[in-house]
Amino acid sequence: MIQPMVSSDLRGIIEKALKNLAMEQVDFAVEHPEEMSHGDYATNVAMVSAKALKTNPLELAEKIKEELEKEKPDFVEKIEVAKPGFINFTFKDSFFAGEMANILDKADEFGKNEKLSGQKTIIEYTDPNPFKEFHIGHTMSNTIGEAISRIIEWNGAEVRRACYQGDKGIHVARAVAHKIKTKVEWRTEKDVALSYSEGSKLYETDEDFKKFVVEVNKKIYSETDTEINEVYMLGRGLTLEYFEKLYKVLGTRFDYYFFESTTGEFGKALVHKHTPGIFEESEGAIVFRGEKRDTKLHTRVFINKEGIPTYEAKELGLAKIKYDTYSHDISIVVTGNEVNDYFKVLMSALSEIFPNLAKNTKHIGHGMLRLPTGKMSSRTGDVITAESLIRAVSEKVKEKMKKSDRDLSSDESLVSDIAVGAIRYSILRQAPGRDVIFDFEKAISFEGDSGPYLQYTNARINSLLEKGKEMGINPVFKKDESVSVLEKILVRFPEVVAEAYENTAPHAIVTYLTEVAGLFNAFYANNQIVDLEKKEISAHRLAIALSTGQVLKNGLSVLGISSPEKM
RNA sequence: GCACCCGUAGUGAAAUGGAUAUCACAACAGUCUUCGGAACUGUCGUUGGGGGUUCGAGUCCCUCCGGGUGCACCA
Repeated sequence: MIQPMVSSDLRGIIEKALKNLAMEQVDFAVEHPEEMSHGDYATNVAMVSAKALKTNPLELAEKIKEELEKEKPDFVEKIEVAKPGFINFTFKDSFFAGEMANILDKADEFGKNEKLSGQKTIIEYTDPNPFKEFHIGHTMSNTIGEAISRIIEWNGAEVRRACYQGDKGIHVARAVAHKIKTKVEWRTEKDVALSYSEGSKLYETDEDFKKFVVEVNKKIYSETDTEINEVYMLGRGLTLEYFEKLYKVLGTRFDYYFFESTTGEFGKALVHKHTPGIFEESEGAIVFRGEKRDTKLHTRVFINKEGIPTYEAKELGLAKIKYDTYSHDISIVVTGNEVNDYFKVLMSALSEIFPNLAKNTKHIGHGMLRLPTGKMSSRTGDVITAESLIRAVSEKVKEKMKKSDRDLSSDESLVSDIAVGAIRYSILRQAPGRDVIFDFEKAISFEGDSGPYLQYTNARINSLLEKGKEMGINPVFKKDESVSVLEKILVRFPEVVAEAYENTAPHAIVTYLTEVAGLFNAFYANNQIVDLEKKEISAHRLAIALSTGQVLKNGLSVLGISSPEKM
């Protein structure tokens, strides 16, 4: 018996009971009671039905309970009615024993389901722009996008990861123009990003420079100027290469890269094809009148008066190019929530050109990573780069490691894995739509609620298992041992994976894993796990430890966080 | 001004309309001759204000207050 089936089993017998009682089917919930002593599952079906029938919910609950008793599944120990009208189900310990064994059977596969089997999803996230810094905002998009990708995979779908990069546009022209005007050398991606920020400042203060940038921008598109082409290719190459290095460190990889230089031309042609019609000319530009479709929408420019496609037109082209590249069922786009409104306009335009694509496209706007001092801006150079953040957290990790008996601080990739785990955790611990106030001190603290706390718990479990091995005690469940809260929670992992998909909620997994780690650490503090005097019970406790480690590892893996053996 | 999002202990967060609102940090008080103290136990303290819907509201509706974001050629 696999967990996610349990709630649907219960749902089934409840529906049948309603039918037998000649009651109407209603929309009821099957959930875990907050207070575990109430039972393992509960349903509010009596309260929902009582509303429609205008009867006493408690009496109705009793009636439904009697009906349920007639077809009580064998894993159910008892069914009870509580206060306002809940019906609580308590399962037999043997059920949990079976589920615990299942964790060890499934091992690395434990938690996966086939709900989305056969479905193809393409997901776009991160989207850093060449010529600019890869800052902590991109880290946020990458972390959330990667976690969602994995959640979808764990729910059975095939996933292709896409990264969309603005390799052309006014931002690029600023950097290129700056290099040409000042003749600075570009050796690394940092020199390029510096040109971008310096060029942006000039762009705002110097009229002549601004005109030059517009010129350069046109030539980047037309590819007619040799010097500009060379500078452009150099900057593009340096930044893209650097991004690849970062993806390795972050533990992410992409199947497809899309560039504005290709989507722009394609999108521009699409817009022209539907002008007039879907689009219209206005003040020399080609625009989409969102407000004519829906009062919540507004007008947006798709092709500017220079004849250059804006982000809107590019994104339109991108939607089609994605489908031509990988014929998906679902397309997900992860971006900052500052573009939420603009994305609605874009979807409205897309729905008129490619209705099917629009229907299957989902936009996830994640919150902003903001500094206590205010908004970051790469135009003013006021940014925290991903690299500097990882470096700072790594330093902190090393300090901590040096205080330990087993000083592993010389293992650079281990240090990096822990640092990245800490960063990813701090992003994923809250609902994706909300802003993360980036408090540096908090982000590099590993106490309590943190990635390293989970990794540490797992590393500690590994040590226990090793010790057990040395002592010749294998992890084996003891029959008829009473079931602990920890075990009951461990067994729920597959439900959490399913829930994380349904609600687009990576944080549901984070919250769950933190609860698991807390329960295990309490268990660890209160029990001698490996005890030569009591081999049978030691074997049982080791089996619980092994299961806990498995769930932690699988959960961290879904989140894109590694689980080091030692740390 | 219009639109969208948000407001939960001192701080950062969690909670498909359900039972006694959960977790961490901070503060305070403890635990350890044991397997990894990045640990464990305890105390303190919370739904912005006002109406409404509901058997039941942090969650839904109205309103006020406060904050964020977007609103024509940036992405």
